[in-house]
Parts: sequence; structure tokens; C-alpha cells
Amino acid sequence: MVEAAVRDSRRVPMRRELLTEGRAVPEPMLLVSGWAARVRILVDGRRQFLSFLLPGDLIGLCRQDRPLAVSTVQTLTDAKVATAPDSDVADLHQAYAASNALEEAYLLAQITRLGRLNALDRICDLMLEIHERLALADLIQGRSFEVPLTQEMLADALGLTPVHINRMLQQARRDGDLEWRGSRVTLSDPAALARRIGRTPARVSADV
Amino acid sequence: MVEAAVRDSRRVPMRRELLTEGRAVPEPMLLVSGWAARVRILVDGRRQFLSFLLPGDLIGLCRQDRPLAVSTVQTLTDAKVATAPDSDVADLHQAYAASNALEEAYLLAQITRLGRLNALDRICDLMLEIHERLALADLIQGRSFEVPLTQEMLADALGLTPVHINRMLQQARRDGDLEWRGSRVTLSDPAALARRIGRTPARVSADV
DNA sequence: CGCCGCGTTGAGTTTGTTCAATTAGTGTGG
DNA sequence: CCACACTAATTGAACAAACTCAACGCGGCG
Repeated sequence: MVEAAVRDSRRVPMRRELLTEGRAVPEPMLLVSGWAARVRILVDGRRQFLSFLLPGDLIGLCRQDRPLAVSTVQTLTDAKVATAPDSDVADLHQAYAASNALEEAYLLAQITRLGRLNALDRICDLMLEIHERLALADLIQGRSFEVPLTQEMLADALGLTPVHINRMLQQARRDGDLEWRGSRVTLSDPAALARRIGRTPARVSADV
Repeated sequence: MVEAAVRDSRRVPMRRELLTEGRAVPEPMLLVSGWAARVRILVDGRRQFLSFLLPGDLIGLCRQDRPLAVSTVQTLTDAKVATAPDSDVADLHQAYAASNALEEAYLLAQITRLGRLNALDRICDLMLEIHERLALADLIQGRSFEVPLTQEMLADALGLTPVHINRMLQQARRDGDLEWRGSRVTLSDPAALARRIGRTPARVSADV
């Protein structure tokens, strides 16, 4: 099922809207490759990324009859997107439910990040989360991984200014916590960093 | 159905945990009266309220087989809680789905609040949201409503310190935007305030 | 009364922002 | 190959927002 969906995936260029806030949700989709983000734009133009969507994530899952998208979703890179296989067809109910629960857990993590962490810890915490999620999708090479984000995007995700992100990244580098060259991020010691900033990874089901 | 559930509701005192993060989710519940909150506690004791649960809200909805709670839920006031009627029994599927979608929308609103609004606007935005939700539950008296929150709780919801909340509340009062006496909040002109801070209420379905 | 939780106030400090300029990197056309 | 344009990253200095710490007021209640 899933393999078929992946085969039928279509290409979507960078910076395209997959879902638009307030408009009807089309069929659920699977992000096969590339990154996307849920984003909210304020009236004065400020932007807030609500969450990132990574390869393997589902887009627009919803059990409603006539659902409206609660947030815009746009691609951050060129991407491949497939129609999500119908949950009735295969035994995907559980998988979809777990995916939904995980997505909620990430939203909650984002709230605590913004509400209670300082700039430096926000960056580290987010990088640990991305590391963790990419690991689930088997997209880690050694201790490093691809993060196709500009410092401005990072700022919009973490509720900070690009300038401050820049300075805090240098700080993190000086502290020996992470390396960021081009779009490749390396965490020196994820476990130690997680312990230091008091991060606990998301758990959603007793099975995992 | 719902009436029966309400009749069978049980009392829960203030400051009790209805769900505990990381532990199994018992049967879904309906908050009949009183307030509760989803909360996350950091290792160093800092606290972040993720969302508020108001009368009529569902607790622990989940489509998983062996779900773990992704957040702790605790009562903020004495409350009444009932077992949520099974969605198979009546035509509650749609209602539950909509409730879920709304809950997600409120989480997203919380993220933008924390990420992109300053202290004063966070307070106003949250009060407008609570106003809006209480209105749906028909719990508004005139232009004012009950908000059983201390300034410390408000601080934990908005990612600020109690001291700063205090000063900003005075500011809002001086600006003529809201009145807060005891636990009763009065918004002078909700619509105008919403316009001024650029707030748009949540919409989740084309039906509503 | 005297304690206790909550709200209030002041002064000084920290954290993050703003504005403006500079540098580096990348791709494009001549 | 270089000039040019464009985007992203970097830097400095002044400024503003929010925090910290510590004290004080105040109402309810045993």
C-alpha cells in the first residue's frame, strides 16, 4: 500500500502551499521526501512556524466530514508528496492514530519550548527533536543530519529574531554542543545535551 | 446520552490529576463543570500550561489502542467529570472529531501567542479566546465572565512571570481593554480588541 | 491576633530586539 | 572568467522588554 503510494508520488517545488488555512482540506497526503512546515501568518506579516513536517509525516489527517484546514502547510524544500493510503484499506488505523498522537506531542513540545526555554535551549531542544524524528525515519548519517533551514526560518519556528538566532548558534558552537555547516547539523553528544537541558523524548504508546 | 453522562458525573476537587503524562489513558472523560488544564512540568520545576479545559470540553480523546497520555491534565478548580459517552452509541463521531479539531486549533493559537505576541497582547489574545470558548458554552454574563485563574497560573500559561503579568494587567486596565475584579473578567469591547491585536477566531468546519 | 496566599511595587539586571552596515556564498549573463 | 545581483550570514551599538529579588499590602481564616 505504502509502497504504491510512494511510487505514485508527485513532485512539489519549494515554497508551495499544500494546505491553506481556512480552506477545505483535500485528501490526506504523505510527505515522501523533503521538508514542509505548518505556518501561521499574522496580519502585520509576522510569521510563526507551528511545526515541521519531515519525510514520512502525514499531512491533513482529519476525521471530520467537512474539515477546514486549521493551518497553512507549505513546502520548505522541493518535495515529493503522495496521496495517503486509505486507512480502511490496510491496517493503517493504528499507524494513523499513533502518527496523530505524535504530532500532538510535538505541538505540546513546541509550546513548552516557546513558553519556558531561553533562546539557546530552544535551539538545542528543537535540534534534538529533529534529530530524534529523523532517526525514526532513518535519515541520520553518523552523528549528523541534513536540516534545510535558514536562520530566518529557525527564528520563525522559535519565536526569535534571525539576528539573535545567529548569535546563539555561535554560542552553541563555542559551547561545543553543535556544528552547523551549510545545511548539515552535527550534535556532538545528543544524549548528554538532552540531559543537560532536561529534555525527555516523546512517547505516545506503550508498544513503542 | 450526554444528559445521562452529566447526571452520572462525579466530583473532583481542585488540583487533582485527571491524566498523568506517560501513564496509560483511561476512558475518555467529559468536563461537566469547573476548569482544568493540560500542564507540563520541567525537571527544574518550571511549569507550562499547554491549554485550558473548560466546561463541555473532552479529556483524553484518542483513537489509539494502548495510548499514553502526552500531557498531564489537572483540575484548577473543583470540578465535575463524567465518562464520555461512547462515540459509537450515538452520532457523536462528528462531534468528537470537531472537538478534536478545535482543540488542535487552540494549541496552534497558543503557539503563535507564545512565539509572536508581546506580553500585553498575549494576555488580551488569551482572554479573547476564553471569551469565545465560554460563549460557545453559554457561560458569558453580559460582557463579563468567570476566570478562576491566579496571576501565577496566567503566567504559566503565557510563558511569563507573575510579576510581569501583574504589571501588564494594570496596563490593560489603564488602556480600558479589560477589567479584572476577583475572578470576574470584563472585556470592554471584545470585537474592537480582537481587531486591534489582529486576532481571528478559530474555525474548524464549514458547517459552523 | 497572626498566618498565609495572592497581589502589588521598586530598583537593578538580563535577555532579546532593532537598525544599519558589512561579509560571504551562489548563480547568471556577458 | 569576471561583473553583477541576490540571498543568507555576520557584526556592532543602542534600545526595549521581560526577569529577578526583595519588600510590602491586604483579605480571609483558623
